[in-house]
Amino acid sequence: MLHVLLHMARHDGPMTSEEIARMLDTNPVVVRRTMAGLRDAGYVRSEKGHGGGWVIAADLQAVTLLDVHRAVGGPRLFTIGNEHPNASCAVERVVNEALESALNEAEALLIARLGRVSLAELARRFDERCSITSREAAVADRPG
Amino acid sequence: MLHVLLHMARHDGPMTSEEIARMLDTNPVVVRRTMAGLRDAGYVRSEKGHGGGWVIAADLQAVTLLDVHRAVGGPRLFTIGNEHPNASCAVERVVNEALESALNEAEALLIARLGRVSLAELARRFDERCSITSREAAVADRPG
DNA sequence: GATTCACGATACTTATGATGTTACATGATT
DNA sequence: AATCATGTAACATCATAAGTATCGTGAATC
Repeated sequence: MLHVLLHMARHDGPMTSEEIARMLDTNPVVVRRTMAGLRDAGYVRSEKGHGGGWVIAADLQAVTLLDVHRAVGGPRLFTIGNEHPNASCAVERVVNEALESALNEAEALLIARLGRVSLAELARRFDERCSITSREAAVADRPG
Repeated sequence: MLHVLLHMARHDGPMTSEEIARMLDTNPVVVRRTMAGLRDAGYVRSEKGHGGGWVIAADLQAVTLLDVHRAVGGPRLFTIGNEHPNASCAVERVVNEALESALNEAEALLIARLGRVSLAELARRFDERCSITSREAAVADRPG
C-alpha cells in the first residue's frame, strides 16, 4: 500500500482500482477493500464515475508509515504473543510477563521508527535515487 | 512450550505427551510434533515405553527464550515484511528499504532481549513469586 | 436521459496454514 | 506376551486471507 500511495502521489489525476490492481498483481476488489482503511483515515479520497478513482487527500508530510500501517488494519505486529493473557497457572504467568516485557520494548522501538518516517520522506528518497541514477546514466552515455 | 519446559523442570520423572496435552488443552500428537524441535535441539529427551515420556536434557541456565523460539520453529517474528524482496519497481525498493531498516532494528532488540533470559531465570522468578505468595498466605492464615 | 465508468458493499468461493485426529509401527518396561 | 509411550504418516477440520461474482449508486459523457 505504501507502494501505491507513493505512486499516487506522483500520478496526475486519479488512479483506478483496476490500474492499482494490475500494479500489485491482484484484483480491484481487494484493492478497494484495503484502500477503504486509508479512505476512512482520510489519507486518500475516492471518486466515482468517469475519470474517477483514487487520489491522495492528505499532506504527505503528515502521514507516517505507522499511520498507514494502522489505517490499513494491521494493529498486530508480532507473530508471537500471549495466547492466554491471564492464565491461572503461575508458571504461565511468569512466562507471559517475560515475553510481554520483551515484546513491548521491541514494539515501542518499531512504532517509534515507523512513526518517524513520513511518506514525504520516502518520496524524497525516491527522487534522490532517481536523480543519481539518471546522472549515472548520463555519464554512461557520455561518449568516451 | 516455555510453559511446558518449566513444568518439566519441576516435575519428578518424565512427563507423557498426554499429560502435557491436557495441560495445554490440546492433544498428544500436537505436543510430540512441537516437542520434536526441542528434542532435535537437545533441550529435551524422550523415552519410550513404561515410565517413558519427556525430560529436560539441558542446563536451564544455558537455554534462552530465543533458543526455545528457534527450536520450536518460529524464525519469523513480525507479521509484516517484504513481500517482494527485490522488486523491479524503484518506488517499492525505497519502501522496502525503509521498512527493512526499522524491522531489523526492532528484531535485533527483541532477539537480544530474548537471548538474555534463560529458563533458569524464569524458574527463579517463579520460585520467588511462590515464596511471596505462600508468605502472604501464611499471614492471611494467622489467627487475628 | 441513456450509457458508460468507477467505486461500495455483500456474499460466495478458493487457497493456505495451523491444528486436531486416526492409525500403525517401534522400542522399553513389566 | 502385554502394556505403555513415542515416532510418523495420512487425513480431517478450522480459521484466515485472498480472489471472484454480482448488484447498487453516483458521476461524467454523449
